[in-house]
Amino acid sequence: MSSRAATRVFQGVEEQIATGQLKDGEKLDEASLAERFQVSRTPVREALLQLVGSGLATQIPKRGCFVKAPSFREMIEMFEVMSELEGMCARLAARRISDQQLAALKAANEGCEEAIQANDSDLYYHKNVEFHECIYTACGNSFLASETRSLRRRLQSFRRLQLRVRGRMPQSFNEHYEIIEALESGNADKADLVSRQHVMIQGERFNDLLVHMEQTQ
Amino acid sequence: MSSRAATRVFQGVEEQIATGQLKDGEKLDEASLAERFQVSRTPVREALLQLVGSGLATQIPKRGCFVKAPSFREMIEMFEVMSELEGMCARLAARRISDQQLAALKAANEGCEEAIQANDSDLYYHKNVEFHECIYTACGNSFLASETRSLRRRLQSFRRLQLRVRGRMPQSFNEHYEIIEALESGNADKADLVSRQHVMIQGERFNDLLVHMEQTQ
DNA sequence: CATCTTATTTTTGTATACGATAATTTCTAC
DNA sequence: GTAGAAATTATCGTATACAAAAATAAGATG
Repeated sequence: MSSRAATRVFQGVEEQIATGQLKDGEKLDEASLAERFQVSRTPVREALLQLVGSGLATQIPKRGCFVKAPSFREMIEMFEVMSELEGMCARLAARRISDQQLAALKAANEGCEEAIQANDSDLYYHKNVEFHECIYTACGNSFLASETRSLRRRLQSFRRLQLRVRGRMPQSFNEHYEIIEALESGNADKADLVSRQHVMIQGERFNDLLVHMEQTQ
Repeated sequence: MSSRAATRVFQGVEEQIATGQLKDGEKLDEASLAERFQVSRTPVREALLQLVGSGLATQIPKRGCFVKAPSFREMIEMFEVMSELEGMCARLAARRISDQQLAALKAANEGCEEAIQANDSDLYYHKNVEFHECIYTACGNSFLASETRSLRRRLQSFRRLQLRVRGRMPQSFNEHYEIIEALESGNADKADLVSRQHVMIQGERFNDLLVHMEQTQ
């Protein structure tokens, strides 16, 4: 956690976009943000630039920055890409994973199991990240790993909600088990397929959640 | 082309990294860059932030920015991801492409043919971009399209070199033809496979080029 | 002569100031 | 009363100023 003012502003605005406090299309006024975060315009502008870079805001020259929360369609698109990337990670990992890395993967999955037994969705969330992080490392392509990680991060605030959906944790855990099996046996095709489905199910769950939210509003 | 000073600096530095004038690890001194581009430090800092965002530079807090030219290994990794993304675009496009989009694709490919006959590698480069742009549009996933486009852009300066490699243009053209066939017949698997290979061949060509450069130095 | 401490300098990160352009308001003409 | 033009205001983009931290140089001590 950098103590830089610009980073604080960036993360603050990012958070507020994720939680919906800042809505799509809303203007990100430099002066207001500077006031809110008690800094000058300079770090605010740097934060805005980074937000534009990560796709959370749009910039219109001489007009300012505006929140660009992903639409429903864009979210689905991102899940579609995410499933491809996760599949690729798993496929490569099936060929390249070491015994040590496999052990770490199993350990992370045991952590997931403990979280389920404790019914601790927050712990599960973190252990789940650890699980996938093992696969990213094992895929042997650090560029792919970092791209996948960054997309995961971008979807994570929504993902966090999904895990609270009834029955998701045990199902997710079962999927993990299948992935481990595939990686252990070096079955790249199966690892790919299962991982893709693992993500797409989350995408569909996300869809469920959205539909539910629309219905209850 | 934006007339913004920050953009000018960004593109200038990007160019110099691509051409090798700025080497890996070299410090991007704010004052020097400001002097060189005849602007103040403010737009220089904005440009540096964007460079960090696009992975061309690293920032160490309170220490400054440093050029981070992709290593040989990273380039290979990027090609590996690129081939996956291109394959995905083609696979989706095979299911979703419209008659109109298919016509545009064929037109772009005819442009490629003309470029080959004129032996104009620069024209081929542009028509080739147009060809792939058609597929990105047709894949129906604009997030995927933009990610693929951005990775293509990142590899493009090297790609430009590759096309000058002897015999590459006609071969690339033949691969295009196969892609068109697959898309026209709605054969998603073939479209995926051929597109992947299309990129990986370029990656291998890139490898050849690097090896050649190392030998002649 | 080497090493640790301290002083100086450089450079980063942030604040403020200013000019230019777009948005808004006011005013005039019909 | 409305439409268009001019003036005003607000905001962006850039320049400069300043404070804090790190790098470097100088000096003292063993």
